[in-house]
Amino acid sequence: MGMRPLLHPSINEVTVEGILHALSDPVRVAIYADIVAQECPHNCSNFLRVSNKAIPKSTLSQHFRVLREAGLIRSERHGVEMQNISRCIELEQRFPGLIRAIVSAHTIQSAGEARTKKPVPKRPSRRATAQ
Amino acid sequence: MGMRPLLHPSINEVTVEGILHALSDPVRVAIYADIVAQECPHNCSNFLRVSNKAIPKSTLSQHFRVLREAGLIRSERHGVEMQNISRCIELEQRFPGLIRAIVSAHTIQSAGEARTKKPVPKRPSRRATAQ
DNA sequence: TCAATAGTTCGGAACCACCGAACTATTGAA
DNA sequence: TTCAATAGTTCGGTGGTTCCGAACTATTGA
Repeated sequence: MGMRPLLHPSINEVTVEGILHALSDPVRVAIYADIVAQECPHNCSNFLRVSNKAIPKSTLSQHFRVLREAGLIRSERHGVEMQNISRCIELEQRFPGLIRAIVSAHTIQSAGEARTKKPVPKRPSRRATAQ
Repeated sequence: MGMRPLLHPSINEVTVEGILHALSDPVRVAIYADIVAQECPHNCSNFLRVSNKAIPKSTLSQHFRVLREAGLIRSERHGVEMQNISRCIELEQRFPGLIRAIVSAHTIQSAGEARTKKPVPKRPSRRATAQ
């Protein structure tokens, strides 16, 4: 079974729930913040280099798919690798202020965590982390 | 095993991920929008009356717990029933513009859906909805 | 043609969410 | 004080979702 073509929802099909779900994951919001921040394309390996967490590429691939199908990014092949760019202009038109507010909140939170130095569990712990 | 005391995170413990996760569910965002809109307390039975969807009370109870533990609402007993109020002032201080943007986006989306008349599946369908 | 690189798909295990049943807590009346 | 009624919580099972390693597809450059 070959690779299915990349799925991009039209801007009207994009939902708030989809966006919030996509960005409620620490890894995905980090990826997305990165894509938005550096106004240049971004791909899986690039993210692996930036964050030195060891996230399997299959997992990363799915994270990118979730972001794409939520309408947050647009992915296209360029040669052997993928270019992912944010759809923030369209999104700003559909849901004014939403993306900005989320990214800004994420920045505020990261700053706070950096200050307190403790790499706090960012969520009620979605997977029971041990013993 | 008795009932555990209600858990309210301090405002500094509130995370963006937690908020987005909590509000990425159609039912929860509807409850929350309701609580924010009518600047008065709100409870489970009240919501059941407002939305005429038949959501089991055990499920509703858990939805309220998620909202509470994400720091979005504050719940306290008043007699036999619960009063739920939004913590939007604190939240506005911690993450300026976030709540407003999400609620506003939700409003925009609802308006759009009402216009097109089709009760569109709001999400890529988290639980396979049928057949 | 083939090795290297980048990403996708698949399968299974771990995790999480939903809902009915049984429970706790509070009130008001008998 | 006992009891029925009301409001909500907890538990357990089932079924959907996510994660990750292994195997695969796709593209490029030698």
